[in-house]
Amino acid sequence: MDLQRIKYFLALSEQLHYWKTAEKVNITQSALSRQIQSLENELGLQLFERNKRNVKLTPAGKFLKEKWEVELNELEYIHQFAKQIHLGERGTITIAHPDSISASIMPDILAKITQAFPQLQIKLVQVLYENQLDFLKNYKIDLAITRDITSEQGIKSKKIYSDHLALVVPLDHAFKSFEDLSKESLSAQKFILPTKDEGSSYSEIIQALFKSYDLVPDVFLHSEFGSTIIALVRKGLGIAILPDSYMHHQSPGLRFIPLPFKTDILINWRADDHNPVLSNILSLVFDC
Amino acid sequence: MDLQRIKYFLALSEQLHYWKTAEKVNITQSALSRQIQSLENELGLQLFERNKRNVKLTPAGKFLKEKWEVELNELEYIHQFAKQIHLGERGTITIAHPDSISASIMPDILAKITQAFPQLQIKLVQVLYENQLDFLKNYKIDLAITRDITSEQGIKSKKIYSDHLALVVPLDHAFKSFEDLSKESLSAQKFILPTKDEGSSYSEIIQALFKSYDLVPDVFLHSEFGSTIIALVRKGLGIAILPDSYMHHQSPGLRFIPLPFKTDILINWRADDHNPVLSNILSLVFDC
DNA sequence: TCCATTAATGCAAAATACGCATTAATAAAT
DNA sequence: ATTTATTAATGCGTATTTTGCATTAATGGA
Repeated sequence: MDLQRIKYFLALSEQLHYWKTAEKVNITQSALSRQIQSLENELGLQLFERNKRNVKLTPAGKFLKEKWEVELNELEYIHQFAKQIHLGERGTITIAHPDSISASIMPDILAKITQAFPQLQIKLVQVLYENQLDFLKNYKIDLAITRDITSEQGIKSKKIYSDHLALVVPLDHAFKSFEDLSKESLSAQKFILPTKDEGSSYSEIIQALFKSYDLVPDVFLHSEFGSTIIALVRKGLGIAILPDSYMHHQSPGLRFIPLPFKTDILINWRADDHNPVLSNILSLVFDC
Repeated sequence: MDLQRIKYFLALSEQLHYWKTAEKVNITQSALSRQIQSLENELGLQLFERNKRNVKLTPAGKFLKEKWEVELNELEYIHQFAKQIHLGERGTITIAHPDSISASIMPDILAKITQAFPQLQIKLVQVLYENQLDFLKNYKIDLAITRDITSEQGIKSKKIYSDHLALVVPLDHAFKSFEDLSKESLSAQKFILPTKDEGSSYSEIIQALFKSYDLVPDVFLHSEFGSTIIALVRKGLGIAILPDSYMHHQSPGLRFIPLPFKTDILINWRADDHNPVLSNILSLVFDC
C-alpha cells in the first residue's frame, strides 16, 4: 500500500469530485480513478459510493478518512523527527567529565552545544578515571573528557584545553606564593593527593612535580574527588595539588598557588561512532 | 512511500543481513538493496550503516524501526476495523420503535442482532409517530419500526409482524370477554385512546373498530404513551384499546380482551441507505 | 427526450521494479 | 602477507505497474 494513494484518497474525500481532485493533486482523472480502485481492491472494501454523477464516502471510507488523516500526520512528524536525528539535531549523548572543570570549561562547552542544538539531550556523568575507557567502549558513555592520554585502539583523542597545577593551602598557611616552596618546606607538609593509578598521565605529572624537588611527599590521604579534597584542606588536615580550574569553584578560605606544571584536558570518543550528534558536538568543541 | 518498503526495512532491521532478509521476504537481495536505498532517498536520511560486510542501524534507523513498528500495527488494526465496517459487522445503527413491542418482538430482534453481530452498537430511541419519517429522512434514525403504513418516496417499508388489538380493562371491570361487548355496554365507558393523527393507519383501525359498533366513543384522554395509558386504566379512570403486545409487559390488575382487529408492525428505512449494517439487520429481521 | 456532466475503461507509452549475473569490499583463515 | 569466503552494491535486460489520452456509458437536469 502506497501512502501516495492514501493522500489521493484523502484529497478525493474532501472534494468528492474526481476531476477537481485530479487537477489538485496533479494527475489525470483516469489515474486517480484507478488509484482509488486499487486502494479499494487492496483493502477489500469500498471507500466511495459512486455512480457517474455523484461521489460519496461509505461508512468505512468515512472511518478511514478520519483515521488515515491522523496516521499520516503522525508519520510525517516521525519522519521529520528522524531527519533531525540524522542531522544530529536530535538525540542523546552521554558525556563523562572530571569534576575539576565543572565550573570552568564545561559550562562554556554546554552553553555552546545547547545554543547550537537546543533539541539535544545531554547526559553528564562522573566516571572514575580508571573506568572511563571501559565505559566508552561499552557504549555507557559517548564522550569522555579526561586528563589522561590514551593510545587505545579504536579510541580517538584530542586535546581541547590545558591548565596549570596549583598548590591548594588554607589562607592562614605559611605558603603564600611559589617562592615559599622548597624541598625543606614541602617535606614538612602532609599532602592530600589523587589516587595514584597505573599509567595515568595525570598522576605522572604530579609525581614529576615532586621529583623536581627531589622529594617523596608525605601523603596523608588519596582521593579522586576534588570537592572532598578541598573540604579537607579548608579544615587544615593537609594541603593538596589540584588543577587550577578549581579556582572557578567558589572556595573561600583557600589559596591557590600556581605551579609551573601543566595538565592537558583531552576529549575521547569511539573512532567508529558515526552518530551525527557526536560529529556535531566534536566540531563545535574543536572550534573553541 | 510504499508501506511494503517499510516492511522490508523492518525485516532487515531484525536480521541485519541482506541475503537472509531477502529470502525471508521473498525477493532477491538485489531488489531488497534497492528498496532500502530508495527508502533512504525518499526520507533523505541513512537507515543503515553498512559496508560490504556488516549492516547496522543508524540512530535514525533505530528510531524509525521502533516508531514504524507501532504505526504499521496501528494501520493494520485500522484496516481490519474498516473491513468490519464494510461487512456491516461494526458500526452504529439507530432504531426507533413503539413502546408496545418493547417486551414482545423487540427483545427477539435485538437478541438476534447481538448474537449475529456482537460488535454492533445499537441505539434505541422512542420517537413520536408523527416525527418518525422526518427523523428517518434527516438521518436522525436509520430504522423506524412503526404501526403506520407509509408510501413516502425514498422510504422502503415492510411488514414484519402483526398483532391484535385488545380492550384493556381493570380486573374488576364488568367486561370479562369479547361477548360482553355491545354498542350499549361500550357507549357507557370512558375511553383512553391514542392521539388521533391525520393519516395514521393505526388511528384508522381504532376508528374502524368503533364504527363496527356504530359508536362514537366517549374519549376521556388522548395519549401516545402506552405505559401512561396502562397506569390510568389500572386506577380505574377509564378503559383503553391497545395492541395485545402489551400483554408481554408485566401488568397486574389488568385484563386484555382480544378484539378481531389486527394492526401491522412495519419496518421502514431509507431506500438509498447502503450502510452495510442496515443490510445485515434487514436480512436478519426478514428471516423472522 | 435531449444535453451536459462525469466516473470508468481500452490502449499505448512511460516509469518503475525485478532478477540474474557480476563486481568490489572486507573479514577470516592459512 | 596472501588467499578465500562472504556479502552489499550495481549494470542490464525483462516484466510489471502506472500514466495520459481518448472514448464510453451512466445520470441528473432542462
